[in-house]
Amino acid sequence: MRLYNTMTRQKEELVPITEGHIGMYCCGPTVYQFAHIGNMRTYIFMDILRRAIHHNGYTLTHVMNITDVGHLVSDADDGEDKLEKSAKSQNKTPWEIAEYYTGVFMRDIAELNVARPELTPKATEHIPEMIEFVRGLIANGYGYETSDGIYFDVQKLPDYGKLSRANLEDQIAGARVEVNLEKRHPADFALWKKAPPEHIMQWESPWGMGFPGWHIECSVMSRKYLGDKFDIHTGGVDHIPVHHENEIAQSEGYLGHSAVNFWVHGEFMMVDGGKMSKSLGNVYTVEELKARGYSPLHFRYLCLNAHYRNKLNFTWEGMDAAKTSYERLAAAVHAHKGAGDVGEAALEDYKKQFFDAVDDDLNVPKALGILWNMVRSLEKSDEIYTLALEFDKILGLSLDIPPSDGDAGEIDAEVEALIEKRQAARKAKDFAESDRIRDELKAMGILLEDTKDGVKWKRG
RNA sequence: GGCGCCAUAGCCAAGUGGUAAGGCAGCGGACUGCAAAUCCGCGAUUCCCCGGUCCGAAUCCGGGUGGCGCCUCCA
Repeated sequence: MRLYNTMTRQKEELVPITEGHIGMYCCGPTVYQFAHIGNMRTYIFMDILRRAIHHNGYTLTHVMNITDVGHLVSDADDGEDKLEKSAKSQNKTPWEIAEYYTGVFMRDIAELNVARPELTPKATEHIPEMIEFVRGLIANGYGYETSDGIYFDVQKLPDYGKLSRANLEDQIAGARVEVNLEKRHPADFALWKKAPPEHIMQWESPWGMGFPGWHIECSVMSRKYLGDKFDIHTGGVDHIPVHHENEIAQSEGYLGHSAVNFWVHGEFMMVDGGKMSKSLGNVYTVEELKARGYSPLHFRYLCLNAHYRNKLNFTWEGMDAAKTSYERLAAAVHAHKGAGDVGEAALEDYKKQFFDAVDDDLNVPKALGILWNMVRSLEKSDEIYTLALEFDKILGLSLDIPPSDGDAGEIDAEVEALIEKRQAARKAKDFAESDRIRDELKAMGILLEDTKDGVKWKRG
């Protein structure tokens, strides 16, 4: 399969470092508040990549960090710890906050059919390794101490900025970061911070009590679980200029060589044409989607309809379209179940087209189109059903679950009585009355369908 | 000021040199007492604009215009 490598800015054939096996690290959540649907888009992308790797016959070790020690709130060198801020406002310890939001996150991704990575290490459980890593960087001449921490000396690394192709000198002019006079260069970043006494999360270190900088956990945990060189590193595009650039600097400064073969980044989700972010506060969560009558899989479908490297503009209109499409697709797939075989040679062709699309830098929108063509253009066949489920191993849309008939679920006596009454009116050809009752039920959120097998209803 | 992405029907969205996938919405028909649901049929002579290369361009090159992102925590 081919993947777009941000480092080289082109699609490249994925050739595993170890034959038959892929090591992948994905930047995970900072667990101090609810993850929003923009975050979820990235994890859905990560999940599709997982599935494609498996389909190509590789075994996979997938690591996703849980950041349970705060990144700082304002900028690189100062500010309040996010976890601590959240903890204070909720009167809980940072550990309680982290545990709670980790649980919510895991439940959310499970509902989105995002498989849990093999390893989900926590930053706070790797403090000794981080300290050791920082010591190694200092020993290699890349770290220096100031009054408030240990910093990475970016000027020691000639190709610093290569991932984002940023020019250090050009960046300085427009930089909005406050000048820290003790730093040797404005782009130098903290590896370890010395903690003020009121900082709740702090650990002993050779430099006194403190806590890790923002980027060190990824360098440390990816190396610990995947080795000095691994295949794929993913994350959101926002991480390209700072987080991943610094991670590269750390890993290369420590190891003396690059640690990652493929850098793969997922684009952002926008809301109503603009940016969605925690700091702007215009965020939605999976919970809110559910409250509005959409299932997590409706959202997954929405994400699958756009390529991971393109921005996806989230609107409620788009959400409606995704819901309708998803329900119809599931029904269309299911309509093939149990039908006689057609022995179509065309099936092989669909199969090839589908997986070719997936293997071409995860072109899932195209693959989805191929699935639609298949379920709609051929006569009914159980073979199509079986093949659709094979496609679903990539898509993860639970297409094997039969669409609900509507008739299931609780119904109260009042509604039941109205339906009976309407049936009686219809029988008596009092259509004015029967239509009136139908409208009344509609206002109550009950939609009726008169089928050959009698009246059916569903909530709408 | 620097770096980068994008621009395809009402909306979402594939397509990266060979003559415009797919979905949603809409319209027409079937079905229905009428609807709903479902099924069948229909939509871009054209891909933001202007030039250029080529037998041939939505796709490549040059120049515009417009939108967005990053350079500050952020998926």
